[in-house]
Amino acid sequence: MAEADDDGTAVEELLGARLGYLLKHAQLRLNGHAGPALAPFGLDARELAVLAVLAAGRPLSQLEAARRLGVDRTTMVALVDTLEGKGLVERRRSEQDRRRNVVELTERGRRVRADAENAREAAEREFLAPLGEKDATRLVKALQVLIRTPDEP
Amino acid sequence: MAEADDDGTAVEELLGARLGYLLKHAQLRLNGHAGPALAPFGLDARELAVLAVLAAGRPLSQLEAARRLGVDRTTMVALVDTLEGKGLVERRRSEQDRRRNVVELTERGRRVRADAENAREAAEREFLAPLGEKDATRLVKALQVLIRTPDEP
DNA sequence: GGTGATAGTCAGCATCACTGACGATCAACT
DNA sequence: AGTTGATCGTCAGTGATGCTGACTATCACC
Repeated sequence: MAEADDDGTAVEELLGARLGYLLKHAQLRLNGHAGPALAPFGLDARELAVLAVLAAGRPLSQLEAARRLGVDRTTMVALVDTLEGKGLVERRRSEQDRRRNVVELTERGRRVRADAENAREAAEREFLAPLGEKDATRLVKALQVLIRTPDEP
Repeated sequence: MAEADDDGTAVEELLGARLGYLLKHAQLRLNGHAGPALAPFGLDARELAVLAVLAAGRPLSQLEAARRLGVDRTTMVALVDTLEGKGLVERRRSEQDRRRNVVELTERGRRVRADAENAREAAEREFLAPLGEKDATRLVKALQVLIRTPDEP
């Protein structure tokens, strides 16, 4: 990810107006902050998001968790695999519906999640710092609007 | 990419504040608009970005083009391969420096680029429409700031 | 004319997310 | 009970993406 400009302004005018470019590189930048922040916990952002979803309310099935994160159920299998391997969550068969795997945080999972969330929030604040508080809030709100807008038929 | 919420509010409160989630899904949404818009031209967004970089000024070497797009030079090889296969660009050895491949738009490449850019812009406007003009501009500006902020050592 | 850096290429690897298939299970109807 | 259709978890396979490392050809410099 070089961004080595022998001709910086041209890049800005050409690609800086491309939303795809902006979103992609904003994500890369954010990962540059969040990745190292979460590394001490042995987590990446997606795994932490799974923990967050599970910590929110009652235990969820894999499919429910997948839906809330917007990932495929086949992706969630591997995600739960690794989190289980790290001892942060536990799978068990639901007794109400034996097709489902109920996924639940372990005690250690709860602790790690709380600490890692703090680290993630700090990393995001650091990432957003150049904007100032007002613009940072506006950015988040705008993205939320874009995501929640229903797709047209 | 379901987003099927049996419990929508929880998702918003939990993940709506996660910048990574927001950026990722904003990108997915945008692709949902831009992909179909560019499909008639046989292009994807990255390929169009290459064409745009090449159309900007003098012809570039593959490495220069790669740097401006923020992609790896090995990635650019394949990118130029496919664009050349579509007859939109031409490679030739630089005579000043025979290590370099000068990449240049063909006449057809120029035409396709112009039309595809219009389609891309229309798709972006459509995607940003729910924000209103003012907020849309603010969003773009904010992303630009975040991307241009130099990394800390 | 030897040395070190650079540009393009290729093979290989890792990640990510999806499709399609399968078995187990459930719900509903008969 | 038995059948049918849907659902959930799992796995294998696929395609896209983006790297690393190695190789060749070329350049710039001394």
